[in-house]
Amino acid sequence: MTTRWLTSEEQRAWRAYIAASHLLEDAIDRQLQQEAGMPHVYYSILANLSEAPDRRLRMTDLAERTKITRSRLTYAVTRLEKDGAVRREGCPSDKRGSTAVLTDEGMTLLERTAPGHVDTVRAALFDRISPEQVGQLEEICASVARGLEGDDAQAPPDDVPWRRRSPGPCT
Amino acid sequence: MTTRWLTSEEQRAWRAYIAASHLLEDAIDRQLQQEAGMPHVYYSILANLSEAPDRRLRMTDLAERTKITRSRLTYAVTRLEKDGAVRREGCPSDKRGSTAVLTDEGMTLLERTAPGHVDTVRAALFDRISPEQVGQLEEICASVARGLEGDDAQAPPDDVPWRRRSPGPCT
DNA sequence: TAAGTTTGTTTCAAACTTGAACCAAGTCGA
DNA sequence: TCGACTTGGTTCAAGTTTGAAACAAACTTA
Repeated sequence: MTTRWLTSEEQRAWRAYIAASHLLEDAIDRQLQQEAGMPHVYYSILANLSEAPDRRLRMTDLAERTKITRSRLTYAVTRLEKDGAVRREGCPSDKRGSTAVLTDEGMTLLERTAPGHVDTVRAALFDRISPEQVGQLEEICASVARGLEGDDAQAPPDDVPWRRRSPGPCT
Repeated sequence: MTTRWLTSEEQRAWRAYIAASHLLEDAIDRQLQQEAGMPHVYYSILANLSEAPDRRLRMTDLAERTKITRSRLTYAVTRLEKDGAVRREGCPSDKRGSTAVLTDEGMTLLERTAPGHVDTVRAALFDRISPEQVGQLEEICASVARGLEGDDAQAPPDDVPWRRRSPGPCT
């Protein structure tokens, strides 16, 4: 099959997307690095923990929610543990497992830095788009995420019947 | 001023966006790493060069188009130069400057790997959204990019009159 | 129940990114 | 035309990410 190249509308959209996502991530990373001393992903880890029951989550679970690899998470949690924001605990039911727990200190850090973070996200994104666009963005991203979620391959071959989906939100 | 937290629509959109952008970048990076032996940003560098007149661009110019820092670009170009995909040339008019040039080898690599890349982008994004959504995505991203473009601070203080903008597309 | 497989997590080396510091080479005003 | 500032790029150390390999604890099954 010969390649279906992008139409010029698609090209424009793709380029705009690449630019926007780079600029946005950079802006957020810079802001959080300054105010919280950590990059966005690390902040997201804390945020996810703060919303979990008992502020604790199994490593793999946390990796799935934050959409990062397990090894990246291991590194991040080790660092956050040094900072005192997170604590690791063994899992009694499954001795292989380990659980990340948000400490009080971590919670405090989160509460202290959340306003600045939200301001940044607002200034960069939500203050620049209309309420309809918020909905549109969600729909688009949800479709994309649904398609890629738990996908091992990028282009599911036609001979594979179907793949698992996972429900629920993320950070 | 007390923080304006995200509404629940905004939260949903934001989470969906974070998830989608991580998954998408990962998928593309994996695909390109396999087929082209380089991450997405490096591919973008080559792609940008290929479209430039005479396939050459000043470093700073290239950094601006790809939305990456100068030091990151320096590193990347050094690597791509080792691979033989790019060549550096001094700039006659401005002796400080250096110019990155896409080699024939680099162009070949690009041509060879472009189809697979486009397929991935299609499978992950464009095949999952409607033509209207393509337009919506572009609008949204363009707004965000416009807001962040060449912004040194994330939240321009009110006492600063205005900031420069730059026109044109990117990759 | 030993052997083989899967699952949860960490480890390690190599590659990449960051930001600050640095070095020219241009520019500008007195 | 000197000195101060800006601009274009690179360098360096510290931090982060990647993917493959290693481990160990569950499972599965003959």
